[in-house]
Amino acid sequence: MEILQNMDKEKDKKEKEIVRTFQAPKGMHDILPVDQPYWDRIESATKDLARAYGFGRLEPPVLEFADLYNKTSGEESDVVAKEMYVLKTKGGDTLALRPEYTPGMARAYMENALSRLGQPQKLFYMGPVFRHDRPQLGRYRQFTQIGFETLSGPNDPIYDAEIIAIFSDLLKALKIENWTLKINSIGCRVCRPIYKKQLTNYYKAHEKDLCEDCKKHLATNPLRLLDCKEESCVKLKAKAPNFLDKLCSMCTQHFKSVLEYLEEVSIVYELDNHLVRGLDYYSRTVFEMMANGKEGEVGSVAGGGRYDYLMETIGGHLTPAIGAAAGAERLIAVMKAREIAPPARAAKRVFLAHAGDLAKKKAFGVLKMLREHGIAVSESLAKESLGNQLKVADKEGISIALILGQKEIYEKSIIIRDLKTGLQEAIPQEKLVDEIKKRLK
RNA sequence: GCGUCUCUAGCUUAAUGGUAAAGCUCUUCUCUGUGGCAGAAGCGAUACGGGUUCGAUUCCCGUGAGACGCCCCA
Repeated sequence: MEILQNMDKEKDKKEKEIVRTFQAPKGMHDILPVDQPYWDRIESATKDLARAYGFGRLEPPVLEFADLYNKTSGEESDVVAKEMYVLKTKGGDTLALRPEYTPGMARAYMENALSRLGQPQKLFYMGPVFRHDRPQLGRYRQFTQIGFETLSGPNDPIYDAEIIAIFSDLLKALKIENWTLKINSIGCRVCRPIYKKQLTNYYKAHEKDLCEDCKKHLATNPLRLLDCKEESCVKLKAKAPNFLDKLCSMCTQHFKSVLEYLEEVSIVYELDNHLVRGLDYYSRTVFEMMANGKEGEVGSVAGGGRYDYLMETIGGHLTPAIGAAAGAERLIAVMKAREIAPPARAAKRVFLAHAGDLAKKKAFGVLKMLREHGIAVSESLAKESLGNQLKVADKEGISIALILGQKEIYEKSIIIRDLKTGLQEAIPQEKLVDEIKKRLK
């Protein structure tokens, strides 16, 4: 006997080990029912804004050709070089799980000739993206981006401001206050090369004081030196030439207008001439929204910018475009850190309990009938005791219970019980739907 | 990719170099014709592997997982 028990224990252990190997992969998370209210809130806020601003949803596939990202986001960028999930198909194609949406949106725009539907095209999306990075607070390997993009149309700064306004509204809708908009312009293909050269020259003169990373970036993307947090590099930053002084007149005018539009709708911004962003395709306006954190809060919750040259790099025409994305998990992290509760879902459900085997069978039919009438019904029909069934109803916070027993079946009636007051009455079954609808109002 | 810390039931926490205690949760019963309360019972854990030791959950090493920070980003 004892030996048998020991064997059972051994067996249990082995089974557990097998289960343990199937954890969710690193940085991937289950979104549980308890957290659903946050997601519902974010999804509905996003859809409401899309409707209000006239954006249509476009969902490109999760997989794209890896080259799409290599060419646009930049092979040197961390997102592509270090964090992209790349896979080879049986047919020999090299695909990538999208590390961001923007290139896919541009590709879809071109492939489906959306320009023929009118310009600009205002599009939004909401879905998973993947980056093989080390997880930490507000950062996962699979996470959810919510983005708005305005593609084509005139290169008008009003679109830049509109995108920013949408994200400002999104934060407002989620009751997230106390955030900072950081904004900068990184010029166009006319003025950026000139600035880059000046910047390179400046840093070359101080190369010995730079950190290793910056030495590397100096050759490939000198703008990123402005973003470095190494102490010695930070010191050099102070005297580095300021891009805002070096913008060409077109870019200066564009940027000035963006800021004026923002002022028009009372969006407060903070100029940050070190804001560069790690993706190659950006030009002119770039921005980021930071939740001003107490500890336990993620910093950046949304970011984006203009990418006028992206379409060109994948074989399209020069097409002005601006867009941005927010991280849903980060928004939720901020909401949780600040104890912003999403609205509790209205629990307007009824509960159906049975008493006895025959009633159990009939109750199954009643359930189906009620649900066909659009009434949300909970049950615990598998429990035999009426008491235990009502216990479940109580735990779920339900206010109306229906009780069906032998007696009611013969009388073609059903008991409707108010769980808050304890008052109950038997009513004819054919009046049940109307009575429930009346009481739920 | 680099660094720091953590690991006892589903959750929160105890304890000990002698094989683990509790609260909450969950299941059932008291109570298959009436829930909340109460009482009782039950399920259920020292992440894994190795070392030291008569004996390790405790000490040491490794692995794993997680959290957080850096880089970068949403």
